[in-house]
Amino acid sequence: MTGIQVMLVDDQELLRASLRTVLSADERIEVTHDVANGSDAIEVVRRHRLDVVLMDIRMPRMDGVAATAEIVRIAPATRVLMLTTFDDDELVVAAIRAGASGYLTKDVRPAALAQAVCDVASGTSALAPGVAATILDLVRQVPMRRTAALDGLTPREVEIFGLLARGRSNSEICAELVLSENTVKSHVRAILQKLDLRDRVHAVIHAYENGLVGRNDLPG
Amino acid sequence: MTGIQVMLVDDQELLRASLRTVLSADERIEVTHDVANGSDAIEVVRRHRLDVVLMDIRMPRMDGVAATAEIVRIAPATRVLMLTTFDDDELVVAAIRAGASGYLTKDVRPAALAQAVCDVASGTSALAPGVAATILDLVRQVPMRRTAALDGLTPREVEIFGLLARGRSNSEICAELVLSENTVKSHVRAILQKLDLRDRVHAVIHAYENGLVGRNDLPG
DNA sequence: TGCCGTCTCACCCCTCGGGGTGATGCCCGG
DNA sequence: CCGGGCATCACCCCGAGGGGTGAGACGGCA
Repeated sequence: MTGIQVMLVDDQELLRASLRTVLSADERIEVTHDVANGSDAIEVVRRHRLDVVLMDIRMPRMDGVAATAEIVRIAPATRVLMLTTFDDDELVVAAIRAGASGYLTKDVRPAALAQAVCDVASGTSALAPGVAATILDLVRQVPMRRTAALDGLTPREVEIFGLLARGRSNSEICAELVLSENTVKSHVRAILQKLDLRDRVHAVIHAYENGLVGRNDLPG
Repeated sequence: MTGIQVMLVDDQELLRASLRTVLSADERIEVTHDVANGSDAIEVVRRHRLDVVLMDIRMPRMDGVAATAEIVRIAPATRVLMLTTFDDDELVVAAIRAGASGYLTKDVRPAALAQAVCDVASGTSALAPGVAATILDLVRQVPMRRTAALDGLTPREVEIFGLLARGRSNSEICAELVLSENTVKSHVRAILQKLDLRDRVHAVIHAYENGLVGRNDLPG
């Protein structure tokens, strides 16, 4: 059997050399290429089957995020593992959105780096502890679906609030629920009073801020 | 110096014993308590200062998620590290939302476990490779902060759109920007036309659906 | 039985907001 | 120099929506 095929992408030649030494010491890993920038990396990916690309973020001639996006597009089976000096929130998220399978900082210990390469090669992911904290914060901000925020509303009002939050006009609501427009207005008024909202615009904001409607709950 | 004060929470006594052995082998760590369920864990947290709680998820008498939430509430300085058999998406997210600083599966190697305990004690986070993949998928689904959804708007219009999206009325906008209300209405009209939005309600929806405003970008 | 909450609807009032048109001054680029 | 985009403002129109009041029907509960 052959080892995990790895390419190194970093503009510092010295670092590439040391990475090659470190990784080659692990018998599961085989460093087959190393290049100095993103566009060269893409060329290699186009021509060879690789298991893992170890990628720096800051580089001349196409940065790591853009290169990552392109690599996962043309070779979805190839995993990209970011390896960078800084633990910058924006960059972490950008890299992950671009398709990176992991994000390590350069203070990682050699053994952990080799293990991370094996992890991502096997389809899982690798995050440096500091980066993990960043990501977890992000996750914590996200869903929290349902529950309160609709406290005190009658079932009918909750139903109408749902339509309100999706941008329906009173006339649309009365058509959808087969009601008089006066009735809809009564309900809407009760909703705004109970939730202490100024108008339907604030009702929409209330809905999104409390996760009562999610993204892609589109109006249509 | 004393080591990192750790409590083990797991209903399997055998596992607690082996964890105690494994962790005690690391000189940085000191296992000071072990209990069999969440409510006992909370009692301990109330009475003692702990650095890290190593918590199973599935337990009788208060599950790990609920216990975690309570622990971080009453002792914010204490870190909770989940340690469980399964890598279930729902549970991972629930645990993290509850305030867990990390999430490991029980196939973790002893040295990595000890390292993870030290990591969370120092304020960073620890994720098992498999769990990290789950989390990253989640992150990929989320924001996508881009500006394309404001294409064609002039700088002034973008500025006004920001206020529009936060629920400001025309009169509030004209006060904040020191403008005539007629001017504001002109801009708003241009915005709605360019983005093909029916009214300001749909403008708010557009903003949230495209991540142009995030949660906690509250109106106030 | 009578009370209360909910859902339904009606009528009035009047502001806010969307739409149209047009005008002024500015700066930039051809 | 002259157009065109941008920002600013004015005036008019009127429909949608928020606010107030009241009221009839139905069901549950004391």
